[in-house]
Amino acid sequence: MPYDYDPSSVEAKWRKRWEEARAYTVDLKSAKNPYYSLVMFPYPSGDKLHVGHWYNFAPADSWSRYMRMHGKQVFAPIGFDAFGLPAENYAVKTGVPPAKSTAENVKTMIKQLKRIGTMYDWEKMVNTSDPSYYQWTQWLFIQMFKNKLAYKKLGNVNFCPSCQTVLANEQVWEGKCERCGTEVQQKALSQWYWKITQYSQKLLDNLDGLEWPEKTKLMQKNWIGRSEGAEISFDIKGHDEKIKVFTTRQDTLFGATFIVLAPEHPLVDKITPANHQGIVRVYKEQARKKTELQRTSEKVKTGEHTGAYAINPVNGKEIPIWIADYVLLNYGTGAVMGVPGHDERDFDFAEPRQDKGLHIQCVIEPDAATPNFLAQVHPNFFGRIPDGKTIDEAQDSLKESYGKEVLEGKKCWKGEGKIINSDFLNGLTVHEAKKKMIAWLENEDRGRGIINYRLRDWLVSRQRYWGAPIPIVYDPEGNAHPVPEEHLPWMLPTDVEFKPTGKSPLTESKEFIARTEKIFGKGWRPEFDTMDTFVCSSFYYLRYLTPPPPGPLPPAGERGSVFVDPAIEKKWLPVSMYIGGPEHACMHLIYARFVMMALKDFGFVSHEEPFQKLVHQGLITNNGAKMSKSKGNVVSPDSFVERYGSDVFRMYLMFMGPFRDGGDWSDTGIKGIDRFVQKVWRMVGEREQLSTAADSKEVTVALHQTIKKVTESMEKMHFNTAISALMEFLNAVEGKSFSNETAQMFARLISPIAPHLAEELWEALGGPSSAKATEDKKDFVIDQSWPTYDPKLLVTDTMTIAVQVNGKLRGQIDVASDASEKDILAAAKAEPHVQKYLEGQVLKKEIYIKGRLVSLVI
RNA sequence: GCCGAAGUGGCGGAAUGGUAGACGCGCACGACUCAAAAUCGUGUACCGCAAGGUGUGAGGGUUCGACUCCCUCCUUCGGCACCA
Repeated sequence: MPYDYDPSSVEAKWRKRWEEARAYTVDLKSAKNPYYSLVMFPYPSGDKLHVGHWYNFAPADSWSRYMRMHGKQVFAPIGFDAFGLPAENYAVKTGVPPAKSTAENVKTMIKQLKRIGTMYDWEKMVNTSDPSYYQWTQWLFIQMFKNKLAYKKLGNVNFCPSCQTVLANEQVWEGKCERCGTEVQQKALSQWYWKITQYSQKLLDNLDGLEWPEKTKLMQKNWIGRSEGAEISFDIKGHDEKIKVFTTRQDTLFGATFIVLAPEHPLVDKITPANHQGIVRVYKEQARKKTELQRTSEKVKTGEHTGAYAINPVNGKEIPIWIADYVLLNYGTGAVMGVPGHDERDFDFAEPRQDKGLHIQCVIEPDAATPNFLAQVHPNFFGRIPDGKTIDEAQDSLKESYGKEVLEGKKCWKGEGKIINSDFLNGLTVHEAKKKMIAWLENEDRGRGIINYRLRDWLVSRQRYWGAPIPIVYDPEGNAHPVPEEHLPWMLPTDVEFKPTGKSPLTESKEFIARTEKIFGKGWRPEFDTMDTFVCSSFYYLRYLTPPPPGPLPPAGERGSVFVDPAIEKKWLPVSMYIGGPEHACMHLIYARFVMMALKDFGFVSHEEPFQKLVHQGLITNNGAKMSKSKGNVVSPDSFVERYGSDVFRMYLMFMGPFRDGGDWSDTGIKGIDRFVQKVWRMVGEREQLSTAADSKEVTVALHQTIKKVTESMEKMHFNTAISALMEFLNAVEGKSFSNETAQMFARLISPIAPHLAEELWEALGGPSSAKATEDKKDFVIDQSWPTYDPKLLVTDTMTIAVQVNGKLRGQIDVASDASEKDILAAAKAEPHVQKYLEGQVLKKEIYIKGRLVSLVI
């Protein structure tokens, strides 16, 4: 008797069997054909698992399963990025300690995650807030410290007044806190940094070898921001100090008619003569009050003359030194040479101040002989030469008009050209002049060629409670010492209030101070800051490979575990497939690369790059808006899973569109997938009466076409078309009988996408030993190989050929698949409909596209 | 401002330069039912009674043939943004 497929009992049954058989546990040591399939681990928030998680994890799981069916030993671990602000903010509000709320959230999320039916190896789970994990976060800090990659420095830092903590550059988005959207302030504080800048070039170079989305690579490239140029020293009239500027346009040094310092530049006060100190002080104060956002959004440039003068080293001319807030202290040297003739910003600054001694001096002449001259002048020029002019004429007139304006100082020329008014550089191209100027500067000891990066060192300390304590202690003189490794984990104290005060919450802990004094001596103090949570997530993929021994945490000093087993690391890294959101392009994904490189240099790992292949899932929105708790538009999957089962829900998400695109949430249409699953069960699962049937030619063709389509779709992670191909197969064989083997093939094809359903089918179809799967003998459908198709079996007996006349479809013909081109063309011309159009016309050309169409031109 | 991605029915979306709209949702009609739901069947880009014509953001180009390639423009979304 037909019965409905009941997902809730079936899915629970298979999850239980998988678990009992330890179907997804990987023996990392013995695996021969490793495939590390990683998803970005979730934060255990109180929102629980939402649709966005499913949209990330379910397709990623389908990919893991697909790889497994290709004979890979797929390791798909999961864990929790459990330190962080939300738990702490929750504690502030409710008084519930973060450790407690986090533990509860983790518990709920594990339950929810298991319901997805993912092939996670739960035995390797990590939780970054667990001492067994954060001891390694601290261990990493100590390695960084010992290798001089961690240092403490007083400097201007980004401070979020709402989160009451400092932030790294990467965590400031458009001048606002990445977490809470509050505008950040600049504060002078002494903070811990990690020297990511030491790896700027390697971070850039290695990108070429990574199979990452080009967009993501580009974002990292821009973030690292390499530029080649020169550092030039300018003498200051009447002072011994020199001003160093960074420029990428050393070729225009003869055109430098002034110097601009950032208002905060340390030399400003020293060089400003008494009669200018008043206005300089006022300007500095104004600049200080502006937020980063205001400073960068102002269009009109402001500034003041310091009253001091520098000497341009190439021509000995005295040029005024100004301060202006369009010059940033933290890029280059915080000082620029003003070349208003050829730099747009300098032009904007100098043009209205020409009467105050800022002159515009041109040193490059637009040159029509320069390659791409036209494109520089007018990017849209090609293909649209005005007034029927020749290219040469157009060039000449452009050169004429642009050259005039530039030379008269009415316009700033940014393009290539010929150097003029520049003594030994005259007549050279920009490129040649750059090289020659560097040689001159180095020869005269006035500067040197350098490479500058925009990337800043990573600020890792945070004035928050719920993070890994920085394992540093200070002696009574205030010198920093690392906590010896035998004292790790350097436990996070619990006798702390959670109210934010702007001071680190750990300062309140009596136990923390007492512990420090007991171990190190009277007057010693611990570091009260904790680490950025991005430190925790920068190496978790390594810790999955070396899970802590089961049972309670061994006492400090007897951890009995290594950071990562070298042989296992060598075999399993880099991660074969990493799936996660694009928002981490310039945060987690750059930190993790840096940490891996550093660990390689320290000798703990053998690879430089952690993630060989990266794919971003698309964003799932609700009415076009990002789902977030604050907007109250988070969609919970629970009720859908309850009603339709997780196979239906995950398939529905995957059916919405291409995985990388994401989309707007809507539950209309989930029924279609439910109908499909019921139909699968009716036609494929429940079919004993058909078990002896043989496949007709039609069914065989349909099956092999389906294998081809599904395989091609899976390869591209186009799960939506994989599902539609499976639907098409059912439509094609509906009402026809087909063999058990074919039904089993179908079960295999659907198994990465609907794992529970596939196991149930496999069992119903008598898949080998399906019901008796044990740890030794894993005969789940997921242990079967991925079906392959036979190209010879894709061919039907007849084919339909479209016939076009002058590019318009005018008819169709059915011909035998092995018909000759001649016969097909004849048949096409004989088609009555087509004939109507051919009548009385001269046939100029006939084209036959094999198996597709005939095109007749008259 | 710069860089990148994308614009296809009522909706989600499909199409190695080769029959645009697969697959699904929705909708309409029909079957089953006392009725409804569920289910099944048929139809469903637009205009037109039809023949036919028009259609992939807009305009142009290459081609026997363009959603696909080239140029210009518009819109949306992402990223960067005084980086010297």
